Amino acid sequence: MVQAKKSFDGFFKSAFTVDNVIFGFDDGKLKVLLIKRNEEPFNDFWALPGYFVQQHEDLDAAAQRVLRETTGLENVYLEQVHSFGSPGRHDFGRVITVAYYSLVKVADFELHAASIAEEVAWHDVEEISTLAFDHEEIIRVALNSLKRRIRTQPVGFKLLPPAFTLTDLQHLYEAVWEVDLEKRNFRKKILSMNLLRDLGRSQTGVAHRPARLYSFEENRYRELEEEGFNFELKEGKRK
Amino acid sequence: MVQAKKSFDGFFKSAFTVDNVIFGFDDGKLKVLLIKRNEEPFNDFWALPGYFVQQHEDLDAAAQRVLRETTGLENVYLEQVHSFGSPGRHDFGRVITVAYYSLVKVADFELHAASIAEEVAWHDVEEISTLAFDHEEIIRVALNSLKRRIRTQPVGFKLLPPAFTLTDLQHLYEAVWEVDLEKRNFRKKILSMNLLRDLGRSQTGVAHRPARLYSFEENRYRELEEEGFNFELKEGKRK
DNA sequence: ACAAAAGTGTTCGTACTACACCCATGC
DNA sequence: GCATGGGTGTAGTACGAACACTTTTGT
Repeated sequence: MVQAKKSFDGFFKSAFTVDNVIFGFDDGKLKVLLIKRNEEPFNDFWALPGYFVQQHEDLDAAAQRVLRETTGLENVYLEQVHSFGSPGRHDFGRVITVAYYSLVKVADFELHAASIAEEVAWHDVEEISTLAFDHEEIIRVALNSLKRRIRTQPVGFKLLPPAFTLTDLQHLYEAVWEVDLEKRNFRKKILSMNLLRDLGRSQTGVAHRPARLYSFEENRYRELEEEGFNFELKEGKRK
Repeated sequence: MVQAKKSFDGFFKSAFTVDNVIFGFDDGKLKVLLIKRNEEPFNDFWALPGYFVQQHEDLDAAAQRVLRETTGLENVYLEQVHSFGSPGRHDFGRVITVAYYSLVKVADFELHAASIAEEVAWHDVEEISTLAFDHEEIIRVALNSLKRRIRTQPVGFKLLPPAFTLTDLQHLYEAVWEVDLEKRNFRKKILSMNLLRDLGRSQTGVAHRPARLYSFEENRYRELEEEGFNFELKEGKRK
């Protein structure tokens, strides 16, 4: 076996990294978490929180670790989206990267720049400037994945605080899909799914009729899923 | 820069491969193309057509090349699905693999075992035995991707011959989704999309009323897509 | 009182569901 | 003539689209 291995040595000269696209929702806009690098290459550029995977580390675990080390985010559910491996994408040699993405509640985390990050911040997805490596493309691909996913999986709730209004939820969908949705129909559809719990409370201190607050019932969703229920929302027309 | 690179050497000891999940449809059943390996590890095991990516090769191009070299298939549109990188998945060291998948017409290709393949053959997806590496898992993931994809993209046609009957198409969906669909409604839905051209011909030599033959109008689909049309079929109830 | 957003009733049309029935061919 | 799928008509229903109106709060 060691004999056999010999002839394959030429293939074992690559490295791989993980890069995390962390989406948040704040101020009615879709955000993505970026770090400012303090290491070559692309020193001082904004980039996705990512780094090399260690020799004996599982990919998913590496994504978790790197995210924690660069941004302080912990216990975040990460999902793989796509791998990127153009031969010239990294100055130091052949590096392919496996991209992960996640949806989080902005308010839940205190950001701590560390490791190769000298700064961490939420950026508007709409206003991303030049990033390190091919990270703009990675975000584009992750965003497409998100657009499809929130249509058929109740993942949008992960971006909202535990108590939210129906209008919050609608704005979220409108921001991600870049469409306008009709209020009445959106509400009817969402409520008919029986996935929300009416918290019996309302907003306070708003200069208009306060909106009722809801929470997402994860357990209820799992029950319904068992019975063959499919979450699905329609995208309206483009803005 | 070379100085900087030094300290990263420890990361550049991995290899990566591509593995292709090629789906076909024949005899009313969903098939996947496998090769019998003639190389360690997993010598003599059935496996997905895959191999190491070369140092300066693009991932997508590598998938194409490897598929050609192992099976003779050329000019196949491959799409990336997922990457697999458990630390222990390959005996020779750290190897992560990027999985691709495709849908082809079984009749279009003559299979030629070559390179590390001593045999190439279509296997029923339902009856896959023990495969090399984690290839069973890879197929499972690719199959899930296929199930979702044929719902919203007109890719199912890629599995059928250029002239097919509506029943062929229905059987294809039934096989992939493992459901029974209602004939009348399936036909109405498909025909209402205006994506099929009635070829004016019919089957011959069948012991019942011969079915009309249709072809898929790729151009028509692209036109409709421009206008905002969305292909979508509903899965019926599970079998 | 007024602005601003929450929240509801209802009408209309389209499209999916579920059956039942007739048609063309080979043996 | 009979078995075997191909192909069609239609009634009932559910659901999305569109729109107008009422309610509740802060200033």
